[in-house]
Amino acid sequence: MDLDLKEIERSCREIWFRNQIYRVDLKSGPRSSYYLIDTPPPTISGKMHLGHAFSYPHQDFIARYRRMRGYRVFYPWGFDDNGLPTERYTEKNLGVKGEKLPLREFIALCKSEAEKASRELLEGWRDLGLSADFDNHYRTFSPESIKLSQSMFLDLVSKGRAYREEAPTIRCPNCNTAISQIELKDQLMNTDFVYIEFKAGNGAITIATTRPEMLAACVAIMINPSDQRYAGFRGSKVKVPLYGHEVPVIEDEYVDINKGTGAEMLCTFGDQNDLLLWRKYSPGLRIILDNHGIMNELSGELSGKRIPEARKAVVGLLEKSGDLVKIEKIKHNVNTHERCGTPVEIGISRQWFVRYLDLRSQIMDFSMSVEWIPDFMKVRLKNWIDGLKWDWCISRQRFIGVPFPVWYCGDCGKMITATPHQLPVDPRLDPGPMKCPECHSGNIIPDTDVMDTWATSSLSPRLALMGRTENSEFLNYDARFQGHDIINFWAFTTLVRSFLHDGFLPWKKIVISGNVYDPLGQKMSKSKGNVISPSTLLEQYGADAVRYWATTTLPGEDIKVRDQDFIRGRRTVIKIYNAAKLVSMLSEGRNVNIHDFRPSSPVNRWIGSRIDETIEKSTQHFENFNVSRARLEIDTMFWGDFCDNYLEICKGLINSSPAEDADEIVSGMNYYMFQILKLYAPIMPFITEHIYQQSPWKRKDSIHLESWPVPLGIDDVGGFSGVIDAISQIRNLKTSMKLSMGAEIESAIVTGDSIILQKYRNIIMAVMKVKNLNLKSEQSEKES
RNA sequence: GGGCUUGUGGUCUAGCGGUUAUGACAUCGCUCUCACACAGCGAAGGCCGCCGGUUCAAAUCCGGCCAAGCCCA
Repeated sequence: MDLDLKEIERSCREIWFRNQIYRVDLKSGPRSSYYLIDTPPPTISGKMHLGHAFSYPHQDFIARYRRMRGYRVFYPWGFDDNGLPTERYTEKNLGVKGEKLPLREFIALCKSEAEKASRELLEGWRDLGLSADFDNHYRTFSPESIKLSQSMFLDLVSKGRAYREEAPTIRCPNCNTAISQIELKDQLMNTDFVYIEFKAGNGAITIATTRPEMLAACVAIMINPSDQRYAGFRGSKVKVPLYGHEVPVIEDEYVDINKGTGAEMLCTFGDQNDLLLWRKYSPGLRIILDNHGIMNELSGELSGKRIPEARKAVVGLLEKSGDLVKIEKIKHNVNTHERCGTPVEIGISRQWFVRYLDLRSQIMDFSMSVEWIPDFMKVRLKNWIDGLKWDWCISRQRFIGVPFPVWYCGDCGKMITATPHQLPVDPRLDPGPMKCPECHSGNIIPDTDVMDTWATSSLSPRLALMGRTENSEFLNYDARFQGHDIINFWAFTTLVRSFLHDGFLPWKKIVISGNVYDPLGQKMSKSKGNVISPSTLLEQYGADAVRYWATTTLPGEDIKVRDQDFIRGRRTVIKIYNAAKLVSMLSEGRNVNIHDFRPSSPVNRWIGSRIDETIEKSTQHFENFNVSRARLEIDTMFWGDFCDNYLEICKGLINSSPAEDADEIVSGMNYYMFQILKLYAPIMPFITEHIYQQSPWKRKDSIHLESWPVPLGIDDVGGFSGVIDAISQIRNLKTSMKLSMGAEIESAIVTGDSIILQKYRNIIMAVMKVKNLNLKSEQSEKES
């Protein structure tokens, strides 16, 4: 084996880099001459994992294909180094705490950590052979990105779409910040279902709750109007145990009769249901949790405790007071913060929101008008938009992120926004306005919040174009590629932003890729110990084989990591190399015509018709983003027809044919080999480039600058495929006689179309080394 | 609880109204053939999840059930 894949990959990357085959100037032609790809900027807080190694090649297949189709392909790259993930990454890496450091210093640390991490990460993506424009990559935390993000925020303010309000908000008590519905994740948890008795003048009601510590925040008891058990309590008041305040009994259809006792307490706020009912009945407000998830004075004896301790303590208190009825162990779903897994709370605080609930149906239509690949993935987004309950809370009480370019007058409350030329600005660090333009007070207070990361990454189509073009036509990309896990995050927020800012779609198509699982179909996780790193596979099988593996599923389908796919990929690489080697060997001393080749010999017409068919089908599949089907077509033709039959026949023919005929055959071998190489180039860029560079076909700096093959319009007019069948029969014969394929045999009998077989008798005999060939017609009734 | 997706030889997969049901990996035989033993040729291996319906004809269309996975409550 004389293939040094590592060296081949290195030298190819060098060629691509030197010739800058990815570079594209966005000002040199009309929009229609470009193909624009919107790519997910990975966070800097982790290594490249197999999910990346699987999904990123999907973009690259299309990018390389489109380039060969003659488009100027804009395939940008970015890193999302903004926000909470970067904070956590930096804190963990350096063993620091953001809240203990001066802000300026912490920001600087995060920036340098992000810088370091992204440099390493880039290597990984380059190793995969991605043809993105890495040199021009953007970062979501760069001054330019912050400027863009802030100016788009101000655009929302001016459109009346961003507003600041004191309202109930989802909070993460662990991260000490408000979060949005987008960042919620359901988690099934084991919980105590605590039954508590509430005394009333005419008896008692027992309620069941998973949140007994919220008792002090109870503002009502809810029952279902059709529940006869509690008919007698309608309109009455009951006394809250331990705390003694009286709360009304309220009826609502929403209450589930079959859950617990059919009666529940309404607290401000135990969960989203409480909020819903609270908004409906306004039974008053009793806030017992501060913004850090600690119980306040209103909770009496529980004051100062965190939620888990308070929950334990209150059960003890209820037991003592005799109000505890029983405790059931149940499993139920809890809303948690997807970044840290902590159950969220609902508190009241002043936050920035993007108003979009009122536009739900327009956003729905807008989102559904994108072409989804695969189509069924759009249902995910549809469900999500249907379930929207909150406007988008975009402010975070954190350190790293895009600051709000806003100040407030401490006296009259006037909001003062930054002017465009002031951006980027950090009100926390930069000097703000001297005076309130309204009341001329000098008491100016900066906004100290930062924006949600999605508030910036949702602008990816704009971020990638920064400094490249001002032409708004380019804000409508051809395709977005992303995983299905972030449909509700990134796809949704990008659509919302484009709808609000531009009113037209961010992309024509969105291509969704699936997840990667271990060979048993389980999610890979550190705790299970089944994580396989891309670098291991790249090392073991080579980049082309890893990419080949990524073509083994249809768009949107999940994939398992199975050796056989990588093995097959590597074998294909080797097979391509060997086939090209044979072609080159047989070409020696021949008069080879490659570039305006037209087949005339039967064998070349036959393979030509197969190649034509393969080009047509695989082109169609590439157009439909169905790379797996394209590859299947190419593989089937290459292994089954080109290698197993065509090359074998050519070998036999060249020596037994006159020089002129042999030249025609060899020209065909070269021409078709080159076509096959081009078909494989988007999928396996390294081996195809390697062969191209050393080949006589080379006319450009890279095979990736060659144009995509077009069919020659060849028919197998001679019916040569009948010969393939005859050869296969003789192979079977030799196998059954335990002979090698090269062995000469005295005679053989083959069945088939006698006219065809007669016509090509000599070829069959020469190729299979048969001295006497007897023909048996299978269509004995055949006249002529 | 609602929704989506998927069930085809041991494993993975193609087929999506009529095929002897693809092909790969694994297994077993034979062949070192001068491009490739990381190969070639061949063999064995399948109630196409289960039940019902439509149809002359169903792996394929429809309904139900079962199982797995994912998304949203």
